[in-house]
Amino acid sequence: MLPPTPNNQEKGQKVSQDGFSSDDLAVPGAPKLVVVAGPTAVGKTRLGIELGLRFGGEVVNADSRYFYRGMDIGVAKPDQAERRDVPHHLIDILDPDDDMSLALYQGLAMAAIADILSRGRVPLLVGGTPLYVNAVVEGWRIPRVPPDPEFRARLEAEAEQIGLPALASRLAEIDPAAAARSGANLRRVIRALEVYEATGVPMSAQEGKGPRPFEALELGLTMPREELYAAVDRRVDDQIARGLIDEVRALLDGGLRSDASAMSALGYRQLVPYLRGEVSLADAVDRIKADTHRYVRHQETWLRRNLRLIRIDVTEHGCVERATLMVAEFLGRS
RNA sequence: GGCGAGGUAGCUCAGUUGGUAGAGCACACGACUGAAAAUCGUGGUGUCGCCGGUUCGAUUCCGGCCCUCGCCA
Repeated sequence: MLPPTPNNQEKGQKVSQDGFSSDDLAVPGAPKLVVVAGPTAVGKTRLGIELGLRFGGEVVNADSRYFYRGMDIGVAKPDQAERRDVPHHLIDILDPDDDMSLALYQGLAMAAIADILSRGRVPLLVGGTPLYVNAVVEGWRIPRVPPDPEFRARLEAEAEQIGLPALASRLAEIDPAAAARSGANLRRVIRALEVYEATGVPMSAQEGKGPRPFEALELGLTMPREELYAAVDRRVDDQIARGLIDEVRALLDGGLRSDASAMSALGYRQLVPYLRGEVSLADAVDRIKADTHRYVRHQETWLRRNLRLIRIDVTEHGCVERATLMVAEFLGRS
């Protein structure tokens, strides 16, 4: 149940035979962290609460859409009663026109986990944003360069003029590794140039993993693809029935710009054209469903490459009991 | 019933002056370090409505039939 450890830890040996690098080791005596990850609509929130009740745990949100006040129905937040039963952290901490970022999140999550541990409680990292989960669990070093909107706008305009390949080859000169990773993605090319512009040091030299700050038990909930799509579709219909349209209208009436980062949320951005009278409700709802299917695939692509993730098919009988037993064993409880 | 338009990928459609076909979306896979429910890359999955005729060869041309949508009765 514990993460595999390299059986050979000679200095200088980066990668062991089972594929983990020395950066993947937790620091000695690291505190224990339970992680619940998985695609949207699979039941992470519910399992997190059950584990919290059973083991005296507190949930640290790792879902990029739970930060925003006033966005409840479409993002499927736990309700007030559930949050009373088990304390939740990093939910409703931002206004919808605020921005979040990976580095900011990592700091907030580490602080919340430290706080929970200091009170002798069990931290449960629960959420569907794999980037955020990994940054915490794997102890990522993130280049300390805040976004520079002017720089980004300038380079975007430049890309219009000279083309993405020209920008990418400029990056390749100063930071070949970052260029190789950025591929044909304009955003990533610009970010790498931004980091170099601000620090004079290539981005690839400033980022990395580990050591892992926690001894983590990583549970990855999943279910067969067709059933997952059906669950997504049911949930979207349910959200519409429970007033999602009014929620989106209220956000826009409150002055939230439709290009705010929070409005990129599934179920929200697709309803904007409907509220403007540009598409039918049926088309908007179909769009939400299809976009969410794609999101689910994206999440699973991340989870698939996490070799430590213990996959749990939630359609199998007794899966919750099995997960609970694993956590009990991990925590040394019985 | 008459006239007109149309039946091509899961959907909406393009196309082939006759050599068995391609876009968008869906779908599948992948990348990902301060926007991540974001962004980006790769992949065509098909009795070209059915039956017959002409032809070396028909999704394409011809005939018949079926179905859909308009308009008129």
